[in-house]
Amino acid sequence: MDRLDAMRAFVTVVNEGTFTRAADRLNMSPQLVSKYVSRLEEHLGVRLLNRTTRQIHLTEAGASYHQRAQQVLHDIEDLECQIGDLQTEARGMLRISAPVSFAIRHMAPLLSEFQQAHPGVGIDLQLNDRKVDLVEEGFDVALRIGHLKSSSLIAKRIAPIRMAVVAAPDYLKQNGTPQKLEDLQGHRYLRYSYIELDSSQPLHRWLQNNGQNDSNGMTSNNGDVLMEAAVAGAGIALQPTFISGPAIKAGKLQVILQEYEPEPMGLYAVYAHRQLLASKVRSFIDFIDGYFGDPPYWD
Amino acid sequence: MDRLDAMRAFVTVVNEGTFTRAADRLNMSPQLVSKYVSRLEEHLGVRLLNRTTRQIHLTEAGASYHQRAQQVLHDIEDLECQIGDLQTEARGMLRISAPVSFAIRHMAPLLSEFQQAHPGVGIDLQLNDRKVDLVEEGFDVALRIGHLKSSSLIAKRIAPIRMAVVAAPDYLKQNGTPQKLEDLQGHRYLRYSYIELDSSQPLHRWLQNNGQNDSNGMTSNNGDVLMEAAVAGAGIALQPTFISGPAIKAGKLQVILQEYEPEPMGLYAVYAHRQLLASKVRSFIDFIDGYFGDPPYWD
DNA sequence: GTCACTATCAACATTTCGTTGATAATAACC
DNA sequence: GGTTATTATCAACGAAATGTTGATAGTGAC
Repeated sequence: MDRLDAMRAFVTVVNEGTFTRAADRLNMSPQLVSKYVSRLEEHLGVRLLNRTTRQIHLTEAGASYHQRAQQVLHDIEDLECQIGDLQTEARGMLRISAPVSFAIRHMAPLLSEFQQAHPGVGIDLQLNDRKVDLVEEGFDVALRIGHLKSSSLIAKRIAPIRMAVVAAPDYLKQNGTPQKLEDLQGHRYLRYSYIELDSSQPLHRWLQNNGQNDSNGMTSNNGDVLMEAAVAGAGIALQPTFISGPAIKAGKLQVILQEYEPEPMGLYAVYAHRQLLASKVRSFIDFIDGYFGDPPYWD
Repeated sequence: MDRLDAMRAFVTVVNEGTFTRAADRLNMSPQLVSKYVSRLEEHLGVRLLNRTTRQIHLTEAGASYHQRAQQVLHDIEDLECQIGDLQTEARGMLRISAPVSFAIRHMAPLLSEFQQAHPGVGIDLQLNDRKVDLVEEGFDVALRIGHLKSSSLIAKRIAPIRMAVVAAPDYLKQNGTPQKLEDLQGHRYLRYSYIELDSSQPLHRWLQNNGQNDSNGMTSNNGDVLMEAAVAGAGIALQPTFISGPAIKAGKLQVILQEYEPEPMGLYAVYAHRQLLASKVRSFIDFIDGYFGDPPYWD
């Protein structure tokens, strides 16, 4: 027996004054209402109503139960309404994890616009380049760059991420401009710590074999530092264009080995489940999807 | 789906931290717990838990729901405990004192129904028209008719008791039908020994002055005898309608001087104290309250 | 890399649910 | 006073759910 339905039946009977009218109001048969109330009495072990065939009267227990049961039902109704509102109006705190360099450059205006469109949503943006555990760390959505392996998570591709080999024109003048992969030999390589190398890409394969343990290069877990270093002529960097784009346009960096440019990676929005998604999350996914354009504005 | 069970499942999962342990605690299979939580989420349209196969984490909606749901469950538990306590003790011997004529006519079906509703309660019904001492004589509850004076006892009004002046039609034909109080002079009055006369009622005042020491009437401490006597044409009686009702309906008695009918008295259930009332007594009070209807079925 | 654990899915027998038709009891009406 | 209409409840049946079992995939620990 659904005790809530039973409680609702009882309360309605008391409020309406008769089983039949209560049944009308609840859209069920009077027999069922009667059965519910009987079961409820049985369950409680108390007679709640003294009933003749024409009239009903509350017992003392019934009166006490009625009052509190009505309160409980009201509470539950409130509760469910509140949850529903939370759902339909897209509110609450949206916790986002995002790659540091990307977020610094491209998230601020997006989030600002998003919050204007959804005033009820607060944002907690955590910048982090490691792979956070969505569930463990309580993120609603994570932005990730790379080629995603399959997992139980849902990943939606938001934008392509082109990786370009760049160096400062001055550096190239001094050290020569590589035309083939082999020409990279001997150059100083500015390495990004978290880079995912894909051995099906020639450039990646070369880096894997030759670029890992060079001692004359530089390594950082921050793309901005590497980009600045490259601009300063510290060496050659494999950089996503969302970082290097402006410097390239400004002529501070020069793209080399363009024919070896790997297949673009992707910017992905990763979230837990496709169904029953909190609408703050859904709204954000919808919002960010297409926001950067195709090709993205930085390219 | 029993939403309460679903709520309980969800709350337990949150408290225990895992579906399996929650299932243990609830004595159900983990599959069922999972199903309950899923259904609850479906019902609410919100994901409450983000779960990997090894861990669970509350969503924002889940956290808010958890807190309030726990409150609601707690409320209901309290509610049922309170009602249950009332009931679990509803057993033992219930000693009732009641007016003779009333009990003979109207207590049997009530007590029968009451015992069906409360099989654990035995009944000792003592018929007595004098004012018994509840405590002294060990009664749980006494039914009394009259206008109760204040006392340390609790008196709950159960039903109105109308008093009607009646006589047999034949008697009235022979002796005339009184139209005013003065017309009663010379009539034979069938007097009830324990009657409480209230001098604010004109009829009572007249009886007090004129009806007490007449020698042509009749006195008894039993209303049935007086009613039968009235039906037999012995005189005029002031009778409660719960006695005379059927005879009036049957035409064996005729109501006279209706405009002088005193304010109705009451049938009261008198018991010792309101708090810490043995639930057999509470149940009986609840049961008899409203049982006779308003107006009562004999009127 | 293997193993143990966990949540979930799928399928099935059983239970329960909610309807329909019937019945007893009572108030209202002629 | 007798009839009618209303009311609560009972009984029984088909339909829908419940809760079990076995299977499956993902995940952390060793």
